[in-house]
Amino acid sequence: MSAEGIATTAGALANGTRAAFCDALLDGRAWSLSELARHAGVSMPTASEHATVLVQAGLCREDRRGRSRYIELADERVAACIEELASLAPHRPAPASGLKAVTKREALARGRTCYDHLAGRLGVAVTDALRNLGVLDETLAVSPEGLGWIERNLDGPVATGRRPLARQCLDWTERRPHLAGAAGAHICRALFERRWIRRAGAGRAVAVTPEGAERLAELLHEPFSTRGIR
Amino acid sequence: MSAEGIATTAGALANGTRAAFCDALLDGRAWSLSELARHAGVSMPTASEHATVLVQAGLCREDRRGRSRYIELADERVAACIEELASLAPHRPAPASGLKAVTKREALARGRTCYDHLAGRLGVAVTDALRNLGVLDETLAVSPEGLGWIERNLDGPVATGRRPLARQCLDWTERRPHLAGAAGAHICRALFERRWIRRAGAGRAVAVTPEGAERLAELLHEPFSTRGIR
DNA sequence: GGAACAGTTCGGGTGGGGCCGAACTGTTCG
DNA sequence: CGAACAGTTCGGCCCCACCCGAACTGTTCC
Repeated sequence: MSAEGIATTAGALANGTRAAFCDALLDGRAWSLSELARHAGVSMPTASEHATVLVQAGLCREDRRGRSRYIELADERVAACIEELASLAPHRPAPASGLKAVTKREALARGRTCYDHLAGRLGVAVTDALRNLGVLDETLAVSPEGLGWIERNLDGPVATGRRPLARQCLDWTERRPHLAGAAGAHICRALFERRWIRRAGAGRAVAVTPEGAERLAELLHEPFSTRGIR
Repeated sequence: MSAEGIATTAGALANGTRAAFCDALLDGRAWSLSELARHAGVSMPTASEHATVLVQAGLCREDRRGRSRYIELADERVAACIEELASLAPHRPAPASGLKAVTKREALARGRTCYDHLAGRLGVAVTDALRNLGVLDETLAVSPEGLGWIERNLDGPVATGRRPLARQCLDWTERRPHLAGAAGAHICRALFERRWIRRAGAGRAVAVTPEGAERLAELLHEPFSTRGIR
């Protein structure tokens, strides 16, 4: 019945180049086709075809303006599904392909964005702290008081729309669920705007600023440092 | 970084035959290889190879006993991921390939199991009713009182183990989240044991028994009927 | 032991996916 | 207008995924 749907959707992701595109797009931003081509190391014709496949499959949306073609993930559900697929993949014994790659990997494991919320050790640490404060319950649901807490302490109100307020997201480094959904996105945005966190390098990696480490420790009653967590 | 993992895992699902296997395995049971081969309409050699691919990818586990080889999904996370992939697939305009197929599809849409919990209109209706009763909150988290309610009214205690108590699962017919996780599995099992629901036909379809319709209506304060919901 | 059964291995045919270079379209910018 | 740029279309190559039939291994059952 739904087998065809599974196969075609999975087929869209079952290619190293398209997966590399998705990996890049997980930062939640729109990438131009040439950026994606460079990122994945393929020629423009190849990139063009792959982008079309992703769009046709409904996984990506495109925005053509002028001579550029911008590609982004269709919505949060796609991002969640991709991260889940990645987390299902068996652990590799660390390719260790040079210092640069290892450093980059380490930075990503320390903290990164996952579509529009925080992931990596940073995401998990923030989630754990919010749970200890009673803002989230064991299943990562936001309690009514918790919502009040977020809006009071982190530039509320939380815009939810049709989106679920809280969602679990499982990532590939920590293998532990962390907060996604409207609340996760709100918190991530607030921390960026306050400059408690900032992008580290060109990719999805995120680092805690010195000021952020102090403020986060105060707010969440947990130790935070700029170099990883704890 | 994780692009390879995405591609290989998705690759394991990116084939009509393997997707048909997974579709079958979503009933949570272990299928023998010959059952899977018949279900998917392929020869034994072909089925054997596909099963190996799924196992190697970590999506399935196998249990060889005697001359049989039983295949089942590796865990609930795999089931969730597959259902999500299916729900991402664009809606098809109903192939309408014969009365039999349509009837079967309708039965599945009405009610079915998804791995080990309820899905389809039945699953959504039960979830909605539980939410109205305050057993679940808006994000489908089980409140402490809700857990008490379940254990009091549905043969508790709920065995949770390492598994999350409640999880949202999005299915391909209703496009709405319904209750999964340990609590979802517990409720599904309890309803089967009480014979309020039963398997309809050979697949994952589930129907409400006459007695079940009455009792569910009493328990959940919502109208239930044997022919679909409402 | 022999027959029936479940599954695997091997060889081979076939189609399609993935990649690129070259040539083309359309946009921007000076 | 012309040059530079972003992306697409086309043709062609190559390899691998997928499938099967035939033959084989190992198990069950009488």
